[in-house]
Amino acid sequence: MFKRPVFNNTLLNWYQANKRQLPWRQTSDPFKIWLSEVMLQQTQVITVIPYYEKFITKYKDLDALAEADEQALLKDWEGLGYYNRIRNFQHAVKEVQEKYDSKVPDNPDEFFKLKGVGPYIGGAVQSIAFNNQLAAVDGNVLRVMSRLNRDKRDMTKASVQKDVKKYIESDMPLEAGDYNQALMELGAIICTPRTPKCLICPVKAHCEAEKANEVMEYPLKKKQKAKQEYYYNVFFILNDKDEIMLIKQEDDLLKGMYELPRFDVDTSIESIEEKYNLTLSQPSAPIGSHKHIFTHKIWYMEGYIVYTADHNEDFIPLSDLQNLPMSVAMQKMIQLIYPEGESGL
DNA sequence: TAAACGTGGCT
DNA sequence: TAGCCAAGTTT
Repeated sequence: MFKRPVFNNTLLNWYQANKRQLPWRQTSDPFKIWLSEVMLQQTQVITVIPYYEKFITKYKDLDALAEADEQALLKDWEGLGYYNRIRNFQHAVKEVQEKYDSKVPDNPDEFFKLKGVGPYIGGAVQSIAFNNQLAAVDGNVLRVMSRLNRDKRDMTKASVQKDVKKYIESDMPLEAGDYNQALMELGAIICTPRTPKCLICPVKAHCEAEKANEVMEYPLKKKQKAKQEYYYNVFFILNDKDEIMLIKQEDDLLKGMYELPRFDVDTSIESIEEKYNLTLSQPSAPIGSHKHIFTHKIWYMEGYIVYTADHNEDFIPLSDLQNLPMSVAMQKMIQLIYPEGESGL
């Protein structure tokens, strides 16, 4: 094991001299810090920055976000992915508004009970916003710690992550928030997954993997499962009032987002007419296709145009298309017939 | 415990 | 370029 007190001081000094000026480091507002942590979940810093700026401009405080329209939030979150994050965040923020007088709890036990607050976000917010002595163990920290200690355990297991958290908290510097960010920053800037910059690493003297010339062997990684593939026909169902049929997704995947009617490739037009009580023209020839890759599945979509004389609440004016939250998968399909911004005509 | 959950950057 | 990975949480 490496010498913690010396390591901690070295790391903190390096952080103070080298930290990036990120937008959420310019505030001490617990609400904004919390928001940034929710956005940063499984999402790169460079991707988060514009979303963070948009949200703190539009939703200036916790009450503003608590009282926002959910669909408007989803629209603003559009493209960031993992859409349950913003739904859970609003749920949590509403609870803070009602139970804690709109003040983010500085009591970890209360904060950890809120929706969407897990071991990482709980530790991050409590340490950064309130200087509570808790660790924030993310992918960066797990990689750094596995290399420092030549730790061969499976870092994807919750039990191991819990152990690493306990280990860090066993010798936590007083500046808990800075220390957590220093550990993460080291992982993001120096101790990177593929091309770690060991030559300029401030703590290489403490690194067991570096001493053994085995840095690239950590963390241990296991082969990931193959993604399941799905084949869909996607329909642009248009009526004579310049309206298009859209479905609000209620399944877990992309819940709350709107999508074009999407069916397994072997679904007949007749069964679609029956399901939605519509009279449809024969589909056009395929107008294009798109392959969309999710974390755990792949969609192969082929687009068709279909006409109808019917109108109902599932049809929305084409001019409203750009106002509804839509997944990137569907945006790519819509671009097949309305290339680059022409969808809002 | 392990699978589900989005999207884009990077090599 | 195909695949890994990103300031993880929920069920």
